[in-house]
Amino acid sequence: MSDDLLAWYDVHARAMPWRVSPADRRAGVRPDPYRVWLSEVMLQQTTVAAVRDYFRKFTAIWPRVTDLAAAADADVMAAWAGLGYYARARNLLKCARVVAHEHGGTFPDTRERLLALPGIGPYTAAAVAAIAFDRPETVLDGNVERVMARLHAVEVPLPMAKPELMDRAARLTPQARPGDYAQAVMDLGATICTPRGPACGICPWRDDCQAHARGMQADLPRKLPKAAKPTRVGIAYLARRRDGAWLLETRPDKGLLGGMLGWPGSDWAEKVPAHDPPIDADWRDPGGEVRHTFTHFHLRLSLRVADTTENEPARGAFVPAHRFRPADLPTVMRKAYDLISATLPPLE
DNA sequence: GACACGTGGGA
DNA sequence: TTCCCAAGTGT
Repeated sequence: MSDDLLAWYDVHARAMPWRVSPADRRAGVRPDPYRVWLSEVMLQQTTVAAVRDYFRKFTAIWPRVTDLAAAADADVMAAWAGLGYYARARNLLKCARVVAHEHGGTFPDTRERLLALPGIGPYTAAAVAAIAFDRPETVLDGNVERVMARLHAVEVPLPMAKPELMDRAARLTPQARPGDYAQAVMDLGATICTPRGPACGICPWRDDCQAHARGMQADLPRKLPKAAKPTRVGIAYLARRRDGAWLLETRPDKGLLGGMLGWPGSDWAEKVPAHDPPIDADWRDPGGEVRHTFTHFHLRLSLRVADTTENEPARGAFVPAHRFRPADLPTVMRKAYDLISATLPPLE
């Protein structure tokens, strides 16, 4: 069966900046473990379309893991801004530094030793071991879960079905070309065996698929219902100094948007918590609000804007105008800037 | 095991 | 508008 999938992959493999094509791999080209690792971390819970440009940016600025290890934290967080799940960026840097300083700049080549590194869990350890080092490890991501659930008509809902799906996936993993095979199953899930409207008519595994035989592919995998998202509210303060510098703070490493730049403000809760503005100023309400949805809640963020002459904020620090780039902010904070930027009076 | 943790695109 | 979804990990 794996041969059928590999034959399909030889023809239909998607081209990606971090990927070595099946033809090149046959010709002896080896993927760069650094690029494989970087792409896999970026791809955690994130679409290929969203990752492409970030991957190109990171590899252009930091071509090797030792370059990344030497980078300043703030530069890496700013480069990651907009991609989400910011703990990944913090762990990315930790991992690069461990590899650079404790492994001589070379990635470990086994699943077990990769698993010990920050930000590398069961999926990523197996993916890097398989793709970068051609080890016969089994990757189990959302794609593989869906493909296995359909192939074997597994009706137990996720996440309870994971052990069985892992077992099914492991039994299919070949000893030959395990790296291409891992990418092939995920490509199959991403392009043929899609969550909605799977293209069974052109699937290389159609004749082996129990869900297709029973006409139940659209109903698998089953999933537990998700909890409703509550709505939280808060206030953010955008203060501009007379020289055009903006008052920003680096958020604590732990928690939401950890390690990222942001506008000082209240906490976010069901009702706006008591708080003080970060600096003395004549605050105005620009009207409107930022609406943003995080993984587990909706946020409605009210804004306050001021030109301030004060220079000693209780929180945060002024970022000079020439160093302030909205693109360095996480999306919710960039939305706040975008909303008020059109209303700003010119500097005196 | 449950929960926290982002974002943008598509139906 | 709202919901679902995408190559998961850490606590």
